[in-house]
Amino acid sequence: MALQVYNTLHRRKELFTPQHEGFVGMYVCGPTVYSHSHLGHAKSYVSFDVIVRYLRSLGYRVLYVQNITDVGHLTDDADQGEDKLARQAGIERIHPMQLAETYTRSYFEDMDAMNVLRADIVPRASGHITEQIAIVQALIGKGMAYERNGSVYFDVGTFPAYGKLSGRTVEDLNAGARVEINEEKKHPADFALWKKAEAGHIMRWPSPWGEGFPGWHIECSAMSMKYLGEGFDIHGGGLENQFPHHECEIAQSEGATGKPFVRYWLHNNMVTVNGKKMGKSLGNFITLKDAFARWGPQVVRFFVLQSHYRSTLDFSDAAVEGAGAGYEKLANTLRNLREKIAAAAAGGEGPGIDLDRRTAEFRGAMDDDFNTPQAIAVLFDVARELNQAFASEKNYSRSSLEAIDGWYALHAGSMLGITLENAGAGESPGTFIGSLVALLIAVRSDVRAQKLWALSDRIRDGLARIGIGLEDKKTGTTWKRVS
RNA sequence: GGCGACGUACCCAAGUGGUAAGGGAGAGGUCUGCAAAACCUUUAUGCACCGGUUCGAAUCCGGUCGUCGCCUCCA
Repeated sequence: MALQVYNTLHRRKELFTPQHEGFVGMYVCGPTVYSHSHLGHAKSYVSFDVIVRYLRSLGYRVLYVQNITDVGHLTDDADQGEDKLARQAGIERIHPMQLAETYTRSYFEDMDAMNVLRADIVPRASGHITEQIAIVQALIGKGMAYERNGSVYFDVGTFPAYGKLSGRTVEDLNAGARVEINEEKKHPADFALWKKAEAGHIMRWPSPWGEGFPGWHIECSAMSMKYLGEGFDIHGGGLENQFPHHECEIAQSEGATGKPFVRYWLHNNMVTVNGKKMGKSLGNFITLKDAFARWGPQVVRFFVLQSHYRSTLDFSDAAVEGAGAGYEKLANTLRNLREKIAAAAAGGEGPGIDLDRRTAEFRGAMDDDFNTPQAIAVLFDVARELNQAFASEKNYSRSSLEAIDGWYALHAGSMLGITLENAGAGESPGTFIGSLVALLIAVRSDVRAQKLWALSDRIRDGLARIGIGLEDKKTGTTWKRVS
């Protein structure tokens, strides 16, 4: 079976074939950095992280570009709003670029914690003004854009394919227009490529049309084509960006180059709370920093991947805690596996797990438009089989157990980015904590041998209160960090 | 008003024609000094509702109800 991906452009799953054999160019709309990231951002960037990881596991050389938007997006409707960064910077009384830097760092901090691989190139919109102006000039040269009072607009009438991504027509937009009529535009659906900076606007650059700033969509066209070429394989982003953002990107990019812009458009769905979109306007968002403090970044990642990227994911404390318990189960299994490996002999038989079959199931799930919930189910299937084998008290060969360890490292670790190895694991005996706990365990073992249960439980309960959980097994007592 | 989705057990969530994955929670059991972990059993004759097509429908078609997204920055 080969990789199938759902292409929003055609509203169906399609066989994935890159433009150039063995190479994939991929661009994903990055965050606008004027506040901390929330769970919705996690859904998007974890999803695309897995897509990149899986493509690489298939042997593709992936060039992954993700921008940072630090200028140009307005708070309000298309023409009257103020720059979000500038507004927030005014509130915090700092320079907009300082604000952008602060939240760019915050963003990477959160993504790093969730094991999201950094993009290969992370271009900033403010650093690509020249490229954006060049596209606007090309469009004017072709008669597809026009200047009015220092602003430049794209003329949708010159691009008949406008609407091919979102399934809308210019007529629909005309009829349902909610934005106020902008007298400068020829048609209400025309969108700004460049905006004149009024007095007092901090973020401003010189241009052929006077001082101004770029429009809301042009940055992604400029930066994606600069690094990936005029036509590339995958463009990803949140569903809410399908229209108008991505529709406009197609219009201005294909208008300027005359070439097909993107082969596969991938859109992730959103995180909801009680069925409603998590977002700033409703005030129902939870920041990643808060979520990490409560459940840990790996649990948040696991929670996200237990739903399909094109499905909504309904958030609640109970839902995340349920995911956390499942994650803990996998982590426990891995920890037990490591303990068995340490004690295993070289020879002997294996636990009889058909890893080839499970690999095929896992691959089949991922090949079907990156079905991570099904792939995770395979992770649990292997865990159950392994635990069943361990319950029998038999000893298995080291190599057979190491093969399973390697299987998890590849499928859970490399492909899904789910780190199980260190979850809750006790420090190695050499560390300060490890030595201390080992001493307490040794003392408690003597106490237990004398059946002094009250004292024994006092040690266990006391350790539990400071985050160290003991487990008494036939082979001895082990410990792990607990919350 | 236009465009587009969704509705699967107590919760989260796969499944798009062949007889309901997985995780959590709950119940019972095994093991254990007791726990914890793990294992076993169990929990939707049923997939919003009503029709239709079919040998066969959660899956396809039509209708009804409900929820949501986009159309304004938004992952």
